[in-house]
Amino acid sequence: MAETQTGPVRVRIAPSPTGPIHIGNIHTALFNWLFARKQGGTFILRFEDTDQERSDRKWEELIYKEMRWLGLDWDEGPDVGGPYGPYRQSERLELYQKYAQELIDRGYAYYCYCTPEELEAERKAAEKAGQAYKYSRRCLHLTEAEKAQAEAKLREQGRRPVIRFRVPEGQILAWDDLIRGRIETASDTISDFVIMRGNGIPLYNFAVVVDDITMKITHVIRGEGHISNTPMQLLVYQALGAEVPAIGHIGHILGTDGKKLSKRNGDAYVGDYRDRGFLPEALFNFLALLGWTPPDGQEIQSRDNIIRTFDLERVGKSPAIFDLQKLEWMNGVYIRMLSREELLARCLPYLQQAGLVEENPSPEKREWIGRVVALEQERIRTLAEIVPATEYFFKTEITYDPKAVQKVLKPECRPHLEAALSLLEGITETNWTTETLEKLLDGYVNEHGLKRIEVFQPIRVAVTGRTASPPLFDTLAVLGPEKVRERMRYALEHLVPAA
RNA sequence: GCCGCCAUCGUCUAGGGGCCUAGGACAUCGCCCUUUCAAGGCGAAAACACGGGUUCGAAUCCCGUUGGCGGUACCA
Repeated sequence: MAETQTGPVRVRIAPSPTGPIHIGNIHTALFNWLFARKQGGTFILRFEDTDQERSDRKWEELIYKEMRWLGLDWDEGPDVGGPYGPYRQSERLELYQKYAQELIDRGYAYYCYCTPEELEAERKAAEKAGQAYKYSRRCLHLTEAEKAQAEAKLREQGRRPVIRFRVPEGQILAWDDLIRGRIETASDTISDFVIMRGNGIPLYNFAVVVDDITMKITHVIRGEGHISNTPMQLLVYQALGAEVPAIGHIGHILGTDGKKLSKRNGDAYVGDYRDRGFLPEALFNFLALLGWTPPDGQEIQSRDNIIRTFDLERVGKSPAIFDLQKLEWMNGVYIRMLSREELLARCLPYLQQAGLVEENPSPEKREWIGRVVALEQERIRTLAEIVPATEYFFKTEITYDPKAVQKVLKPECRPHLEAALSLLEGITETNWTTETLEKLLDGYVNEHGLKRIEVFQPIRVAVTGRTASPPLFDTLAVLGPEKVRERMRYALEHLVPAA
């Protein structure tokens, strides 16, 4: 395998700007990017926007945004330019036309005047006969006169002929796949495929090859779905007399049902993960581990380390199911590694969007929010979880979990709550710290020979509305005397049944 | 139908003929820590799809079967 590649590595990712970028595409982009960065090569972004109906500049912008968010930067592309532009297929139309004409002139391609109806009929007939469909080639053998007549007829319908590639017979089309080894296909199984539409827009299998040749792509790394396209592309390289780049196909990423990832079986788009509070560094790490194993086997890998050790040799060939639970775990690990200031900065947008925090909090308020989120740092797995986890710090009126109230705020806790309240009322604002609080309440517990949980749990429920929270004294300390006392009074008045 | 790709614990995977009584991670379960929840520590359960070969020896090589996926477009 591995044709001796001389010169710098040039790889590309070529999404169609027809929607948000799919996780599978970003995974492929990541592997290309890693390969380029590891090899000191060039990573190119190109848009395959020949589907004029669905392509839109707004999707291009979104693709830029998602790629940047994940930290995948490109060296050449529609926005930054480069020596082999333009980087949008819609701006390269003359190029494809030129190459198509060349193929016709040299007998590698021919005009086809068949209508969709005629082709459909051929297809149906083949199916009925239990045969694999292949185009009949009736347009290949037309005389000049017949061609003129056919074209005239087509024009009447406002149509123009398409250009088909003439697939040679009896050839074995083969390449040494970078990650699967040798793959062969008989050219006889391939039908003469259309390379240009009547309107002058190229088709995928032709356009990619022209682009890859002219952009001097050295390595094509793409999803396994393209394996069956490769033989046709090989034919185009051959006809154009161009050198075939190294080609490798990585496995797809699947949803939990083993099907292509979609809204039905998980989130399919990069933006979904950002919105749900996944950190780009976590998603990057996780995605890298889908299909690739670091040599040291460690799961948590820094970006630099991944680049340094990335190797196509360690990329597997089977498809991988996207395991959200593992991503969540990994995201939790990354959240715990954040500094307090970073954590705050990352959580703030979620709190603001939820209406818990104002647009521009004062420095003092910011500092306080920092203390709030720090309490949840080792408890949340995604940034979005910070909202439900810390709600009660921000709201004036909190929601009490009925089950918690019923289970914990029983008549027998009343005396403890009352005693605790009066103790807390004796603390001055400046003395309201974790240490003081702990000393005071622990003192009460010991004095009366109680178990800590008997006193602490009722306070927790009274003050947070729930049975689970960060350590009680930290929670009380951050909550502040006012909210704590008020909620305890409220609980005593409305929630704890009389003894 | 035809062509092609893939196949190790539930999931991601290590493994490239003897080092495998098949290793790690997530998830699960148990124990410890503990004011709750987490985090952390320790431990358990859990896989080579099946059938033939090749070989002294196969998870590893070959063939077949089964299953999954992809293609079979004037989509990309």
